Formats: sequence, structure tokens, C-alpha cells
Amino acid sequence: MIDIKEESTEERILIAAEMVFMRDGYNGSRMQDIADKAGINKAMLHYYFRSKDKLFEHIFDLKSKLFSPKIEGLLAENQSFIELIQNFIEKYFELLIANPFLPLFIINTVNNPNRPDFLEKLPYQLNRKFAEKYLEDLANRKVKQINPLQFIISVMGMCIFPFMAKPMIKKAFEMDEVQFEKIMEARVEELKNYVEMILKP
Amino acid sequence: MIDIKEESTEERILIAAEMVFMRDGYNGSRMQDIADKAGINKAMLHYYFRSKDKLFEHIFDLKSKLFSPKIEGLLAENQSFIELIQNFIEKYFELLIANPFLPLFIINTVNNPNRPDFLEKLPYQLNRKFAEKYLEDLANRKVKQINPLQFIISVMGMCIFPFMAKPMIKKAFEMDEVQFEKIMEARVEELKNYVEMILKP
DNA sequence: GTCTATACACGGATAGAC
DNA sequence: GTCTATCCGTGTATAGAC
Repeated sequence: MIDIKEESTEERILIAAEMVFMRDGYNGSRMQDIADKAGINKAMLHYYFRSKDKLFEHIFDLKSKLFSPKIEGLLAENQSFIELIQNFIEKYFELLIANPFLPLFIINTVNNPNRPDFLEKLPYQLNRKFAEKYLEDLANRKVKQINPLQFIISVMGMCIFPFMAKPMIKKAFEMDEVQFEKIMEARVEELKNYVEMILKP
Repeated sequence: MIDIKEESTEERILIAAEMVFMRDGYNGSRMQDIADKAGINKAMLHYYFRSKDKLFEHIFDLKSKLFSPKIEGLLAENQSFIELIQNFIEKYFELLIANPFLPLFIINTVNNPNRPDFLEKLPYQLNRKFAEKYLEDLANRKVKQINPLQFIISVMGMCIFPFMAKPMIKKAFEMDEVQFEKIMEARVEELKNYVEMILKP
């Protein structure tokens, strides 16, 4: 845990805002709550970020950029589609374990009809690259014939879903926090196996 | 579209509340908005349902019960684990296509730290039945050895995720509403194929 | 930059007439 | 049962002193 007292005021605000917005969403968050966690008062929040909207947008921008660097490296390496997806799963899980609320945060923000512009801010290049690489490997008979779009959606869903449905999964299978984390760590290898079973000719 | 004017006041309220709560979530919903959609005033909402909390709970109970009847029938029939999962996917997609906001609604409600009791209201029996059936078929070598818990989470994720991530998926693959719906319809068969590829020995 | 005090709008809830 | 009017807490935002 970072000691929030060590940072500058602006950084403390950002750390606190991130915690609150991620957990409670835009509508559920209170400026007072953010101020308390940052160890300052509400007026300071407005001094640094003008409004709740602007502060939220700042956090969203920061968090939505998390995807890119982790993933970029993947495409540089020259690897097969199967390896590409498997490496993607590995990197993606690192990101998700470090930011378990990120998927719900992004999805809720983007589903909010009042803020359609937020949808534009997300990185989408990867999907196209995946599809291109798949077609290349298909031509060389290195993968089975499937629908790449459906496959990519499936991989994303298998990665992201358990982090969003965590309370239900824990309840359904009577797990505590530690057991759940164990399952999530083991999940990487399990999903990599699924990928092979689905794709290998 | 149902003509909301034909129903009784209480039913009109429920229909309106469902629309608003499902779309905007608890925190994002306004009693005024519900009243407008129901064609009455705010006072009537409180006359029939005392408070926003109680009205919301009513809607949540109604919607969370949608799962059960569709799914119950599945287990009655005597079928293999693979067939069971494939039929589950079919029924589940019918439910999701008819109620596309349901997953996000349930997940957000259950993730709300203020209302831990809502978690108790969901039906969980199915997961256990799935696991039992899997072990039975494994003993008879009708399925490959995998982790049934991970597998069930994966199936759920592949089904539910695209409905939650719809705006991003449409954006990423440059689809309009009609194309998206086509993809979702085709998805049932695709997922049933994945199930075979993963499970068949 | 940081604080206290306060303005002001919004939303849930209730009182009371019909 | 249904309405209008109103109360009152809460939350964002600002004014102004230090």
C-alpha cells in the first residue's frame, strides 16, 4: 500500500479519486469521500480539477491508457497467432489482477448514455491486428477455421468476466478471498489450454 | 412495445422502474424519471412502494428470478455434460437477447458494497449440478479432464461478456445495431463448437 | 495553496386537499 | 387513489479570509 501522505496534493487527490471512482462509479462517488481519503477538503478538489466531471475524466484517461503499453510489446515479437493469444492472456491477467475493478469501471462509463464521448478514448487497434494475424496463420494451415471476431470476444470474456462476477463466483463455489485469488492465478494456464484446443488443427 | 397506458398504475410503475433502473442503475436513476415514464407523479411512487430502495428491491427480485425457470428444465432431461452445456448456452442466449441489460444490472447491484444482502438472492444451484454431471461423465470417459469450475466460469463469460461490452465491440469492429444482433445470433453455434473442441476426448 | 463558511440546486420523501 | 405543494437532507460548487 502506498502511503498517500508522502505525495503532493495533486497526486494524493488522483490516488484517492481513483480508489473512489473505481469502486463506486461516477454516480455513486462523493467529492467529500475523495477529499477525506486524500486528507484535504472539498474546496481543494475544485481548486485542482474545477469539477467532479473533469476529475473523473482525468481518472478515466489515466486508467484507459493502462491497456496499451502492456499489450503493445506483444505485437512486436514475431510469433504465431496461438502464441500471440496466449501471451495476450498472460499480460491481460497481470493487468486485471493489479486492477480488478478496471473492467467494470470502463464498461459502466462507456454504457452511460450521458457520456458517449468516452467510448472514443479506448484503444481498439489490437482487435484488428489479431484478426490479421489469424488470417495469415489460417492461410498457412497453422490454425483451425473459426470466426476470429467471435474468438476474440470469447477470449476477452473469459479473461474479464470472473473479475466482474467475483462476488457471485465466490458465493456460488463457497470460496474465500485467498481461494479466489488462487483460482485466478491458475486460470491463465487453463485458458491457454482452451486456446490450443480450439485453434490447433 | 407494450402500451404502458393499458396497465394498472402499479404495473405501469413496475414497467417504468424496470426500464430506468436497468438502464441507469440504482444511483443513476431518478424517481422523477420513473414517474414521468409511468405517466404519474412522484408521490404515487411512494404511495405504492414507500421508498426508492423498496421499489428497487422489488425490481431486482423480479429480474433475478428470470434465470430459474429457463434453466430448470435443462436438468430434468437425461443428457450428457456436453449436451447439457450446449443446451444451457442456447437457453441462456434467449434470455440475454430478451434482457440485454440484465447482466450489468445484476453485477452492479451485487458489487455495491452498501447492499451485500442482494448477493444472497441469486440462484446458485445450477453450478453444483454442472460440476456433478461433469464428474459423472469424466468417470465414463465421455469428456476430457479439465477444471470444471474454470470451465463453467468460461462458458458464462463467453455468453455474458458481449452483452456488457456491446458499445466497445460495435466500435472496435465498426458494426451497427443490426450487424451486432446477427453476430449474437450466430454466436450460439460458435460457442457450442468451442464446447465440443474443449471437452470431447 | 489551503482552509471555513455558505450558496444553491437537486432529489427523495411527506402533508394534506380532493 | 391521485394530485400539488413543500420540506429537508445531501452534494457540487464558490466566495473569501489567511
